Parts: sequence; C-alpha cells; structure tokens
Amino acid sequence: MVEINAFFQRYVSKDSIFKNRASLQQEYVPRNLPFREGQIQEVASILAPALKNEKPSNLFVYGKTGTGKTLTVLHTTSEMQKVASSQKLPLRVVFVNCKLKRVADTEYRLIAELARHFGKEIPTTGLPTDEVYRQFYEIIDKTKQIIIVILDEIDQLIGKTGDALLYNLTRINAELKQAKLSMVGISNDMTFIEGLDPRVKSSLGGEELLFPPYDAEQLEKILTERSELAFIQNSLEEGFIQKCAGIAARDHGDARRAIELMRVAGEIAERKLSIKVSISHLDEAERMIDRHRIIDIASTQPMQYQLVLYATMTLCERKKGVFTGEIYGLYARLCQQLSVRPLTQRRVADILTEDDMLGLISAPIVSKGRYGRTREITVSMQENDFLSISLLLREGLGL
DNA sequence: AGGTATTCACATGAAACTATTCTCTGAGTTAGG
DNA sequence: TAACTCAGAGAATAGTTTCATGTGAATACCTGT
Repeated sequence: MVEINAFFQRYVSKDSIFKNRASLQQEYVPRNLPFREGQIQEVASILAPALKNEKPSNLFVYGKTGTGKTLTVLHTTSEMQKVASSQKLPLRVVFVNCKLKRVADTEYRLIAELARHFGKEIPTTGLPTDEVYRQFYEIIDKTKQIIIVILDEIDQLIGKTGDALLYNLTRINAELKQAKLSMVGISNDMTFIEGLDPRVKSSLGGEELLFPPYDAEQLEKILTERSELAFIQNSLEEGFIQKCAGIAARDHGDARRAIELMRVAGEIAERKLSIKVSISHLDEAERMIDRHRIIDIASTQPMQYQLVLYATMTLCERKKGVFTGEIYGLYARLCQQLSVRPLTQRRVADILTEDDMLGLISAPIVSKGRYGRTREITVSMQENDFLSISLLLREGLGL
C-alpha cells in the first residue's frame, strides 16, 4: 500500500518523457516524408493528367513494408485533390485497403466498398457480383469525373481471388461513358506482377515504381525528426537513435517498425520512471513487442488453432523437433478429451503452416528418407514467454 | 561396390461440401375502403 | 385492393472435408565384379 502510493507520487511528480506520444502512433501522418521526394515527384507526374481531365495511366507501387509507399501515394493524391478542388476540377480519389477483413478482401466486397465511397450502400451479401458491378457503374457514371482508386496491399486481394479481378477492373473504363477511372496498386510483393496472366498484364498497361528500403542512415534521420516531435528535449540516451535505426535497418529498413520500437522503448522508460530512454530499454522493447504479438495471436485464434498450438507446445517441451504426425496424434486425443470433433490432418497441416508464417513456430520440411517426409517443428518463443503462453492456452481451453 | 527401385509419412492442390448470412421474389394474409 | 408477412430460392463467404497427386532421401534390392 505504501509502495504503491509512493509509486504514484513519483509518477505524478515526474514530468513525462513524452511531449507528443501520438506522433509515434501508426496512424500518424507526418507532414513531410524525408528521402521520398523523388518518388513523390514520380507519382505526381504519372497522375498529373487527371488535373487536365485525362485518364492517368494505372500505376503500381512496390516496396517492402515500412518504406513509405502508402504515405507517399496518399500525400501526393491529397495534394492533387487540393489543387483540383481549388480549380473546380472533378477529381475523386478513393483509398481502399484490400487487406481489411470483411471490408475489401474479395472482389464483391471491393466493388461494394468502392460504391460505398460514392454514397451507394450495397448489402454485404445476397447479390450476384455482376449486379454489384452494375450498380457501381451506375453511380460513378452519373457525372463526368476522373476517379483514382488506390488499392493498398493489392497483392493480398489478388492472391486470394485471382487475377480475373484486375481484368474486370481495367474493363470498367470501356463501360463508362462519362467518368474515367484509373488505379494505383500498392503491393509489398515485388514479384506479384510477374505472376499475373500476361493478358491481364497487358490490359493493365501500367507504370511501375519501386520503393527501396531505407538504409540505416536514412532511418536515423527519420527517427531523429520524429523523436523531436515526440519526446521532450534530451530525453534520449546518446546513441539511442543509432541503435534503433540499426535494428530496423537490419530488418529490411522498415521505418514503421523503427518508430514503434522507439515508442515502446519510451513507454518502458517512462514506466520505470527513468529520466532518459536508454539503449537497454530498446532491447526490452524488442522483446516486448514480440511477446505482445505472440500473446495477441495465441489468445485471439479460434479454439481449434489453440488446440493445435497447445499440442505443439506440449510436445516441444519434452523434445525438440516434433513431427506433424505426433502433433496430430496429441491434438486428436485432446479433442476427444474435450469431446470436440477433431479436424482432419489435412487441415491441421494448413494450420501449422499458418503458425509458421506468423512466426509462432518454425516448421521446415525435412525428409527422413525411408521414414518419410514431414515438417520438423520447433516453437520459436522465449523461454519465459513459452511458459506463460502455454498456461494461458491451457486455461483458455479448460484443460 | 555401385546403381536403381521402393517406400514412408506426410506435403500440396483442387474440388466439393457445409453452414451462415443476407437479398429478392412471389404467394398468402390482413386490414381498411 | 394496398400493405404486410413469411417461406423459399439464390448468392457470397469462411472453413472445412474428400480425393488425388507429389516428393526427398534413407533403405532394400539387385547387378556385375
């Protein structure tokens, strides 16, 4: 009781290290984008015809996560919109993130979402896809206008629904009499356009733009700029930013991660009531982010997934390098114990692959020669996280 | 010894199925004129 | 007769199951020496 009181006393009496925490949040849009001037210029010149009432070419933007693709495109288009509205030009920019579950992750939903931006509500289900297209044409073709549709994370959508969708999108223009529509696709996957049907590729007829990852030096600049907004003066230890930039650069130059790392380190420092954010806080932040991510995934997954994960963890506790079959065996027994109908092994194999992708486990395929071919699975978690997550799962599942 | 064929234990792919959610349509029902 | 209700048909989608085919290398099985 006394200690807690003392804690609050200290907490209140001490000034926060943060000046403006929000500027480190994911949603924050910085006013300027360092090292992206060239790209901004490129995007601008490709899309500029829209300001002369001509249809700009389609554009594809590639680059790893956290290289500023989305921000660049948003920034340029919003500038264009300012010009357009001051000149009374009919330009519409629509931004859609194709990854958002239940919003735009299928063809139907994408078109419905686009239509929604033009004020036409379309039911979530029940209509044929053709009908959705029809209604979309109808609403946008009412007025003469140029429409730029920005499709963020478009590779996710195409991977899921096939490239016929892109073909349909390009065909839209043929159906329109008044309006014109061009696309800006943003993708994390550089190889995505090569995987397309050549016919689709040619009908797209688009420009391409590559965003290189930031190097450590650039990250350092970006972080410095951001930290001046976010922290009060002199609250970062000497060398902190360099280390932070280094970590992120090692991680394919992801600026978003770098900023998150900086924020979490700051929060840790603040919780510990230290005056400065130090390099040691960084290491802790790195671990904490990982831990949070894993706990989040593990606790929000559906029960079947949790069972599979629990089975995996239980087996891995005893020995390392477990095979799919063993996991399935234990999983099936657990199901019986809980009187749940077990999934087929086929499905469990997929679940294991997904967990591998998420980084919960590592599951490379190994061939044991005469004794078959399977995955050799190990759980990739820190020792102390392992225990707490295992416990969490056990309780959640009622075992 | 050296080379080929088998064989295991799954991996991987495709298609079909199930269940849920939602719209639309048209038949039947109801209430007011 | 207009308005309303309600069941049934048809869609989209997620999450599976079913069926089919693929696969890497340790062993088993030859072969000729």
